[in-house]
Order: sequence, then C-alpha cells, then structure tokens
Amino acid sequence: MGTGIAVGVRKERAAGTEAALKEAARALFLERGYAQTKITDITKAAGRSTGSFYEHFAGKDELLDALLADMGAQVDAEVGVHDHSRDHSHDHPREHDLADRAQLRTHVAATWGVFRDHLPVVVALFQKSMAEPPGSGQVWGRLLGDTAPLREHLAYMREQGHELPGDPELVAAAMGAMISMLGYAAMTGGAGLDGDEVVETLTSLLHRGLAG
Amino acid sequence: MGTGIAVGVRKERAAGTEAALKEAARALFLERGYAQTKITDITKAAGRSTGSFYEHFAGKDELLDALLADMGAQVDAEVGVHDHSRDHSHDHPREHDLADRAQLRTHVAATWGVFRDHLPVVVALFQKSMAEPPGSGQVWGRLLGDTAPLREHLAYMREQGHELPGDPELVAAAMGAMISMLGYAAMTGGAGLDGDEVVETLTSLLHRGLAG
DNA sequence: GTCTATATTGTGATAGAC
DNA sequence: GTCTATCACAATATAGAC
Repeated sequence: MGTGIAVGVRKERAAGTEAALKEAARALFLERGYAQTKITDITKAAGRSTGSFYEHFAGKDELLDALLADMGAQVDAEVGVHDHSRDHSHDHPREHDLADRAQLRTHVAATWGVFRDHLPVVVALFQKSMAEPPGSGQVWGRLLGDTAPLREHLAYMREQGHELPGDPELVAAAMGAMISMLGYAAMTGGAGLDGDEVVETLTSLLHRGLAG
Repeated sequence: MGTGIAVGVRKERAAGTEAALKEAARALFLERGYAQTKITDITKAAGRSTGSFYEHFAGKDELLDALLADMGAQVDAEVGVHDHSRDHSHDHPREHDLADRAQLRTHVAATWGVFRDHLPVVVALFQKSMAEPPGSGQVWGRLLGDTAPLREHLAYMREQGHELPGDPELVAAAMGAMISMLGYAAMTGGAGLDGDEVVETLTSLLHRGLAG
C-alpha cells in the first residue's frame, strides 16, 4: 500500500478526478481569483497529485476552457438550444423590441442569471481577460462580441424609425459594459444586494435611456 | 571604468532615476499590463539596475502608489484645487443637477478625460483591482467610493422630487460601471473611436435614463 | 491513471563593493 | 545611489515507479 489507497478505490477515483479538479477550481477561482489560484492549490483541494492534473489538462488555461465549455453547454440547455453548432448568431431574432420594457428586462435578467449561476467561471474569465496586455484590445473585442445581439436589436429599432442615443454598436457596448461590470462588482462584493432590485433598476435606467 | 559610466554622469543619473523608473513603468503598464510587467522589465527599460529600484520603491505596488499620487496631484491642479488635504468630499457641491444635460455631460467628460490623460496609471489600477480575490469585495467598494459624489447628486435630485430609476447608490454605481468599463475597453482597444462621440452617446443615454 | 520526487524556470529581494 | 552577483523561493512541468 505504498500509495495509501486500496486498489478497489482506484477506479472511482479515476472516474471522478477530472470532475473533482474542475469543482475544486471553481471554488478556488471564486474565493481567491484566477491568477492567485495555483495548480497545486487545485490539486490539493481536490485531493489529487500535481502529476495527475496534467493527465487531464495541459495547464490552467485549458482547465478554464473546459469550464467554459461546460458552462456554454448548460446555458444552451437552459435556453433550449438543440442545434449544438458553434454559431448561434441566427438563434436570436433581431426583431426584439428593446423599447418594450418587458423584452428589455428579459435581456438584462438573462445576463444577470448567467452571472449568478456560473459566477466562478464568469469571474475567472473576466479576471483573465482584464489581465491581458491592454494594447491587445481583447476587452473591447470581447465586449463587442458579447453585445452583438444587442447591437442587432438596436439597429433594427433604428430602422423602424426609433431614435437612439448614438451608434448601435456603441450603445450596445455601453449597455453591456454597465451590466457586466455592475454584475461583477455586485456579485463579488455587494453582500446585501437584492438581484431583482438590481435588474429592475438597470432595466428602468436603460429603458428610459433608449426611449427617445 | 568597471561600471561603464563616467563619474561625471553619475549625478544626473541619480537625479533622474526615480523619474526614469516611473516613466518606464507607465509605458510598460500600458503596453503589457500591470501583472505582466516585471520589476526587471522596468529597470531594463529605464536603463537602471535591479538593486537601484529598491532604493526608490519597496516594490511594484509602492511604485504604483507613487504614480497614483502623481496623478492625483495633477488632477487636483487641473481642476483647480488648492486645498491639498486628503478629503475632497466637500469640494463638490451636491446640488449639481444631473437632469441638466450640460452638467451631466461635464461629469461624464471629466471621467473620460482622466482616463485619456492618465491611461497607464488608470489601466494599472484597474487591472490590479480586478485581479484581487473576488470575495474581498474590493471592486464593489471602489465603485461605491468613486461614485460617491454622483450618489450625492442623485440623492439631492430625489429630494427635489425627481423620480430616479432606483436607489441613488445603485444608480450611481451603474453609471460609474458603464463609464469606467466602456472607457477601459474603448481606450485599450477601440482604435478608431472618437472620444467626443462616446461622451455624447453616454451622456444622451444616461440623461434620458435619469429623466423620468 | 495516479503517485512521489525532481528538474527547471522566473522573479522578488538582498549583500556588499564602489 | 548605483552596480553586479547571488540568494531564496514559488510555481510550472516532467520523469519514472507502481
């Protein structure tokens, strides 16, 4: 018993190692942050060895990739997507009317829900993204990508004669910046905050902002 | 000439070392980001030695502190503050009416200007803040602190009978989140963006949002 | 697949001569 | 105050036995 582990236990350990590493990573990412979480912290929390980690992931970045894939699958399932292709750009009809308070609220609440339900992964991605070389422009690119559906809605509204406070891409980016930054801040530090109240306030602020 | 430096040059080197380190740090923080910039990178760029660095700063954090102090002094000077005490909470009258588009625009433009004029320092602070342990709540705390004047304006507006989209503290945080996040994203990646256009758009969006 | 032990690397920080 | 040289340590990643 050199390893201190009975042979019979090996298989169930093997089966759960990858899951255990992921779960430990999620807990630590949320607690200490992405950069501060070392691979040895994860293996220690999961009760596995350093060497075992690299059998499942090439490194911390690849572990995060796996967590992101898990999150994406779960979000798709919740939203009811059955087309598992990578490109969802056509899933979302651009005709949604964000001047309608209820529809706008749905969009705000959806983003808020992803933050709430997948906080460790969102936090890790956010932190990693913000640590990138500023000149790379990655934050701007991600913001534009994440708000692309929003931009389409706004562009459609404008086509219908609705006056916007500015260029659809820019307005969409501003909305996304507000929701995501406030979401990050509130969920990592706004202890006594009520989620519904925040969604209501953001919805009201943006609804008035978009309504000419 | 073991050092390769003539004796007569020593003095001017000595005089400028701290400034050279600061300037090199600013350039590198903006180029590579705060965490990726190593102390040795700074000393190399400044043409100084590692040992010399610690004669001026206890570490990278303290160097950033010095840069922040420089920025604060310069901002105060631009704004015309002559009371150099630490607490500026009374400098800013809470009676500013953010329902007035011009006054709102002034506030948005002021924040935007600080980002533009002190980008390396703002970027470094932003990155460092975002890398902190999520559970520490530091981002939320900083957001509340930075938007405290805004909150006061909003509270005053509400006292005057103006209906807000939500709690003043929350609305102020949302406004701050939008401006700062969009500012960071745009200035580190929005190459072809026009600053005036962004300020105009943000002002319009928020002005409509605040106006019942 | 998992483990222990080790190699490797990069970085923060200090010592001591000048 | 500045330099060179070096220490100390943390973290990634690998080797090889089981």
